[in-house]
Amino acid sequence: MHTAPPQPIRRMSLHQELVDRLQLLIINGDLTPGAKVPEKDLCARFDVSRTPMREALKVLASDGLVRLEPNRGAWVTTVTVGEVDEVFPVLGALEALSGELACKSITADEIATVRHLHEQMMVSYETRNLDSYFTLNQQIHRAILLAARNDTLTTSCQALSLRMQRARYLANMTEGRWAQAVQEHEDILKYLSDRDGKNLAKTLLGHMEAKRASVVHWLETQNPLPDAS
Amino acid sequence: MHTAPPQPIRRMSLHQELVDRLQLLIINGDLTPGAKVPEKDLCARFDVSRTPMREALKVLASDGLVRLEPNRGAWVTTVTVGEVDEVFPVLGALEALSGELACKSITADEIATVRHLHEQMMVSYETRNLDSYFTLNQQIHRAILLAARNDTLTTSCQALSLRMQRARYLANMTEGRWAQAVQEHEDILKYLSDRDGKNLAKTLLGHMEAKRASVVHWLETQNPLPDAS
DNA sequence: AATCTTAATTTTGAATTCAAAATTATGTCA
DNA sequence: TGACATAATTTTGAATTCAAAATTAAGATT
Repeated sequence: MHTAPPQPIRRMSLHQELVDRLQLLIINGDLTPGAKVPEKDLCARFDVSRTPMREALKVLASDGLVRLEPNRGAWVTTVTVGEVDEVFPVLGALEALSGELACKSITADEIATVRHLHEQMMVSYETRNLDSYFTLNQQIHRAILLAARNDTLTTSCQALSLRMQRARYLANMTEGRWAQAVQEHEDILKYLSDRDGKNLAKTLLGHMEAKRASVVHWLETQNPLPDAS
Repeated sequence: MHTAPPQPIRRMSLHQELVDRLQLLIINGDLTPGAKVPEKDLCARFDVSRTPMREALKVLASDGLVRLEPNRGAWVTTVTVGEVDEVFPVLGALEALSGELACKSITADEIATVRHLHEQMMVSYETRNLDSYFTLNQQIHRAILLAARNDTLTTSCQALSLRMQRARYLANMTEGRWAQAVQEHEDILKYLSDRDGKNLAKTLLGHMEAKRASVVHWLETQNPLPDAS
């Protein structure tokens, strides 16, 4: 294990800051899925005592990012095929709703912003820059979510998205799937511009289902015997 | 060598037990919405120290049942019109999904169980027993949710339902709305029996929207000036 | 008496402490 | 050596402690 230099943090509440930081560590893969959460190391790393760290772990556990084993500590949960098959349909339903609501409330400026993000994403696609494509992709979905003007929806979606992002290879795609995703995004932009909620919802739902299939395929080729976490 | 079978019943950790207990206190109204959470009293009541109690409060805050104010403690959140307008559409989308999935997986036995619950609920309706009607209503929705075979969906739905249940008057209905709800439930049972996912989804969505309108109406007559929590 | 200061008390946030459980290390014996 | 038992160490869960912030009480001034 590595001894990183202590980087003290200061914000409204220690535990909330820790929740955010640990989420980042998990989705960045600094905390490996399936591995034990090194409570002591993390306390040293952030220069906090165990109390706020353990409070944060309880919250992360209720979000499904870690699993608490009584008297044995916390473990980073792994992304399983079963979980992907569960989460993406829910995410699909929620994103479909976000599309429908967004079409009712989105401003022209916001549509322009999405279009700009979309065009940047297309450049990333042309240059096959997967990282920036993935980031812009997330920004687009988030912009639509925000346009839906429903914080509850936003929170729910983001919690589920986070769980999926533990799989670093989530963004990996075949060339064919990538081309298909790009086409879906063309449709998304079109329907959003037209404020065609019904079709936007349908497209977002299909988009999620295709992504689910893609991720499941990836997981199954990576790990032929997926089991429960 | 064979290890002993995993013991299904394991003593819950203190904080998890407290999360469950506090949830009950909140939805039962023992902890009044808008009031300060009496941390010291609760610790005394459950004979635990502040550490697990505060861990539980952090989790409840992330679920939106309490609000933490830095250096000022925890407050039970109130159900506002704004929140109802946000949560019910999300709940509607999720219940619609549960209906669609349930139609694919539900067994004949499970349908029979739902039918039995439905008939009991009808008796409660005839006798105008609101409490038992409400309980059976919840059991029916839960049975459909379980038949969808998607734990993520179940967890998400239940978290949002909990937030709405803080309003004890949630179950209150006009005679007209009650009759309408009963009719909707007749349809729900019919479509579920027919395994007609599309129509079940549509009915559940409408059911939720009608419930949202009913609850909003109730809140607005109760409190003519609803404000943010 | 009403308002403003300031001191006492309570409450909160977080570190520390401590017992119990789990893990690792050590020693024994076939 | 290898399986088992037992002792030492570490880790965990939760109570306690302590400083800082907030709240309440008391006193001073007008």
